[in-house]
Amino acid sequence: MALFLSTFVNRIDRKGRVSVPAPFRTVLATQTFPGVVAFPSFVVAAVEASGIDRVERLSASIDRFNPFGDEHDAFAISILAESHQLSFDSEGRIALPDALREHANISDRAAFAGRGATFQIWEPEAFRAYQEEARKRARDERTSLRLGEPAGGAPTG
Amino acid sequence: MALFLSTFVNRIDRKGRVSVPAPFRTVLATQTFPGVVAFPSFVVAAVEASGIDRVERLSASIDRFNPFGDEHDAFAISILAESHQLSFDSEGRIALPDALREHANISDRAAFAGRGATFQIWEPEAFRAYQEEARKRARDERTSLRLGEPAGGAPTG
DNA sequence: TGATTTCCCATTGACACCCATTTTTTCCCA
DNA sequence: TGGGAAAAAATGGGTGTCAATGGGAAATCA
Repeated sequence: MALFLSTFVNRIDRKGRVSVPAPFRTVLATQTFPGVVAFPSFVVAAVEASGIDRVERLSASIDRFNPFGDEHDAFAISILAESHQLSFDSEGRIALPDALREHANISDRAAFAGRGATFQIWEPEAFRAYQEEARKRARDERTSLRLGEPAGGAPTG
Repeated sequence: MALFLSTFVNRIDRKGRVSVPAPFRTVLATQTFPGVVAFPSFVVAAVEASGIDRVERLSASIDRFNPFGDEHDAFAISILAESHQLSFDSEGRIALPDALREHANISDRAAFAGRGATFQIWEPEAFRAYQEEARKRARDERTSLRLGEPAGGAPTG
């Protein structure tokens, strides 16, 4: 299972193009659509992104039955409605639509932040601040984190 | 299960490369990604490191399609976004990114300290001081140390 | 036709790969 | 048990390749 890890800051050119970090492209290379699916985050000023497969699973789960309850269903619908399918150009870049750029206050630089199965796109300074905050919380709550399987124990922060 | 044991100090060359100690490489050889995953520790001036498998377990425990922050959000950001995937070159070296070197105040030498299922990377002098301290604490608190299961979980120090 | 997107090519800088050398460890045998 | 050869590990450096970036020309759309 390939993961989106680490954070990369790339430049946006005057045509609105950004290179998706090469390691992220490698993860996305296994997918059926050569590109990124992105939608505005509901809670933070950032863009949520993943490969098409994940969105297809979400969509399928809405069609079959509703395992989440109405409120989650509403979320799922809005995700699909607000999602943009951004395909790679021959250099591995995508063009960020204005709607997404505005939501995340992105002007000429974008931070791609890995989240495991998904990633986020931030205005770099905003991400730095958010990360700072998350770091503090992680420090305070570190004892509550448990690994799933063998030889457990908290990550020895 | 192979463990990361003992401490090794290696030199960092002008390109920022360090040899990962051979015994550690042996442990990592079983993993799906040939290299090290590393992120800044929450609490000390050191780099936390392990193989990709451990991070995959962590990611799986965080991952639900939850576009909203939950209690794991801080960990997702702090660990997954700050993790660096450092692959071995043909000599078994990794390149330590500036962000990690600065966090641990590492200049030209790095101490690889085994921690069982994970290891840490320190500035050698800082590690010596920390170790001294840990030794004292271990002596004072030795009566409270318990082993988990027979053949089972490591004591989470 | 004007505006926008897609394709292609050029430049740059970082890094992965390759090879050489030094240092350390292992192992064999006198 | 000491010396020394052989193997393994660590270290240093050159260079080719690829990622990121920028811009022009062709193609598409409204």
